[in-house]
Amino acid sequence: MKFWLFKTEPDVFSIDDLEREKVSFWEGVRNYQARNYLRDEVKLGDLILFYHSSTQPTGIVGIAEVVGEGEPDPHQFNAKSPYYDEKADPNKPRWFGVRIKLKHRFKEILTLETLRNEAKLKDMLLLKRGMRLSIQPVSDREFQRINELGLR
DNA sequence: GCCAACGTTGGC
DNA sequence: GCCAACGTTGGC
Repeated sequence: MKFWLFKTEPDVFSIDDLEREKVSFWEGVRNYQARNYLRDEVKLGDLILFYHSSTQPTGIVGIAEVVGEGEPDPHQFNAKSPYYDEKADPNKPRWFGVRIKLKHRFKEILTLETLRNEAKLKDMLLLKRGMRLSIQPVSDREFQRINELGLR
């Protein structure tokens, strides 16, 4: 089993939305590195740190679980969608998403500041300068530590 | 709203 | 294939 961190702007899609929808399709990723993870590496049962970005404060708000592996993101073919990609070919889809569901919420947001102050997390990708990838791999140890912090 | 850092595009 | 120009991300 692998671990991931998914970033989302809560104004667009928040953990409240995730809780309400039961199962959600992770749509709209338009970056090739993130696409490769979604298409090839995110597998059933993998666990996800759910991260709220561009909000106050930013941080991890809970854990989600992968319930459906990579499939083409239908929005790429919809001219009315903000995620439309005119170069996407239905016979050779360019963008992919996965299905996820909420596993549990943290008692309170684990802020970016808290994460930065954790010695055990100093090598986390998220904390690296200039890191803006929206789908990031997370190590087993990092995940376990964050889950501990989130549940206490 | 600023702007550093990064990704993508397209002319050559 | 290089790289300048442009667009986006996302913390602050």
